[in-house]
Amino acid sequence: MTSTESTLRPTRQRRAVSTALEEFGDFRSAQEIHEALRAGGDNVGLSTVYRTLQALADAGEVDMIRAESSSGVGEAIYRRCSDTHHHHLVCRSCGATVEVEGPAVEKWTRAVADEHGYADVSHTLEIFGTCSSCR
Amino acid sequence: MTSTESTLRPTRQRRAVSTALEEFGDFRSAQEIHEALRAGGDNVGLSTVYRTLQALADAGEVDMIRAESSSGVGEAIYRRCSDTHHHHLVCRSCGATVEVEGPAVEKWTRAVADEHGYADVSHTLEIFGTCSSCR
DNA sequence: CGCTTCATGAGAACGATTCTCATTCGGAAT
DNA sequence: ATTCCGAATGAGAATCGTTCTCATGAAGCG
Repeated sequence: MTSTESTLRPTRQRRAVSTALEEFGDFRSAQEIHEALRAGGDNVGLSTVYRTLQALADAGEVDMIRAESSSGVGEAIYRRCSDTHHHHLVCRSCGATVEVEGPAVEKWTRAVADEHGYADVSHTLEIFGTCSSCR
Repeated sequence: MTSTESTLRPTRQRRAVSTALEEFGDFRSAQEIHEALRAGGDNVGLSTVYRTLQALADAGEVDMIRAESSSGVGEAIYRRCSDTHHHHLVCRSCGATVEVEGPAVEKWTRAVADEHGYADVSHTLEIFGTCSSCR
């Protein structure tokens, strides 16, 4: 069913975005990435950054979560990370991120969904806290 | 502990929003609520609906989650629900929602956060699936 | 080498949410 | 009850992130 790779062309801009993601280690918004690219000399259009980010997210190469934010619409933030399923522990002050795995949680969600007759289960789980440095 | 009520005045509009939330049983967006109110004769400004919804969310009287996907920015949807901490199992096709509790998850998130030195922990967890009727 | 297709980018469009500010309302004091 | 003050309201403007449009540019293929 998933013929998802379709027609992806390896262009200079796509590489730039991918590289930028690698240099930042943590979650960044599309606009931050755009700015960083500009600052670095790579002139990439904002639209292209968004498109590339989505493509990467679709391809499973980056994780995309919605920042909690205090004001305004929750903005999407992206991060390149391992391809195994996992969740994130994010410092709500400095943004430091830790990848965590929770087999127990995976099992639990599936069990709960099953119990209620829900199939094809997926879930989102993000943990927010204040890291030791920010205390 | 929460002296959160501080200066909340029980106005006609606030009651209207609160009532509307009760009549809908499931998750609704601010704009849907606004429309429903209008249709029902209660003329309430959109701004007020948003403000009230936020206030209620702050007070813990309603749950607020970000609808996923479709197109565009994830919009916030609200639902009146029990005051105990819980999560939601949502059918991604028909929207049917089940409240679920997971003491194990609560404990796990706290443990993980603790282990990494994160304090003041909170988390978001939503489960999406396809309910039996929609299969 | 020329053609077809996909990618790009500048800015407009969009939709959800928040802000502004003049007006109204609630309720405690008088 | 009447007055008064701060909180609440509402209409529309403003904001902000994201997507769309469309003309131009580059990639890959034969």
